[in-house]
Amino acid sequence: MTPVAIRKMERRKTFNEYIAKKRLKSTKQRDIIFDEFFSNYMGKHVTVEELYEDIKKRHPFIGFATVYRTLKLFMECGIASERNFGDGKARYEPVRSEREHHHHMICNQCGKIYEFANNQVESCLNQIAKLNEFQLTTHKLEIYGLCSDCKAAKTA
Amino acid sequence: MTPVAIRKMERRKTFNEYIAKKRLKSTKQRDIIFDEFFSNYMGKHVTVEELYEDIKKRHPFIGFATVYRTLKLFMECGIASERNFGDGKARYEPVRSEREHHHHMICNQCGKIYEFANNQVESCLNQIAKLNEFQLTTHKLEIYGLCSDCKAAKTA
DNA sequence: TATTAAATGGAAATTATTACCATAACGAAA
DNA sequence: TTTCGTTATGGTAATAATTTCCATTTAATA
Repeated sequence: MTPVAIRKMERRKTFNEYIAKKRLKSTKQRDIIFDEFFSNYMGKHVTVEELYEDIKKRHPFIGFATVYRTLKLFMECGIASERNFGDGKARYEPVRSEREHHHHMICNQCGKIYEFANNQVESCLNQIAKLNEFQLTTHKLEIYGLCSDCKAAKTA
Repeated sequence: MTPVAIRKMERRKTFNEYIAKKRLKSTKQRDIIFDEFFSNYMGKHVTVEELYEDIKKRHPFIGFATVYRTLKLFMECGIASERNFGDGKARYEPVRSEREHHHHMICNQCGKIYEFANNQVESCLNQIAKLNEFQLTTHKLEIYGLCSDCKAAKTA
């Protein structure tokens, strides 16, 4: 089994447990959305609309509102995270394991999104939280600027 | 003169220069909005609506769209920064000097916003950017969690 | 299977932000 | 200062993302 598939199973477990705990229901639609999201959008940053359009191809009966609601559900149980890169629409990403926690560099020119991870930053943040008696649950870090390609294009 | 007043003057200079460079016009409305924003919202995170409502009290002839446009102008010339704390509305904050660059901790419970600064984090980010040949212009860092007050209230 | 609570789809409502446009104000040049 | 071209303004309408509503369907439990 691939690492991606293993991760998917782990998320599925979390999701099922959340559903059970909150006395929610497991539905066909939720299964479909889960599958699409965790199969095709690992490491991506998908818009609700994009996900909806994609799902609609194979499952035309699924409603827009349901996709919204389901992504929110994924957020609540911690298997998806919401990002906001300043273009007015929320983006969602399947969370990976703690070990793979990462952040984003966004190019102001071409809009491309690069990922990076850095242990030193993470431990800094933990220290800061501790120092302020703040119980950290999540954090977001975004770097905006010019990617190497656009930088090169500019000087050329 | 207080430090706040000095800062305000510096921002004013930047703003005037930007206006001159871009052949824009200096208007009564822009003056009023500038003054309100930099006098009363230093260190705050104000919504367009809040700022508009506040200004309207003393200057009822100022329009909503103008406040929007002017804040965007402040952004363009780098004297204001936009924040997005996940409640669907953009917030604006007068930028301080580089030395005072800072980030935010947001309490998921009470919504209070705490500020912090940390040199180690900053230098980490610069290194990361350099390593990826990314030309950094800005960055945002937010910590979400439970503030000490809410944590105390929960266990009590 | 019957019952109850939750979920769904589609459309309408809401919210934040932007665009439009006729009028007003600015600023450079005469 | 007056004129003239340009930019800004205010009010409203339009747009775009997200949420709510509600009648109907579906899942879970007894």
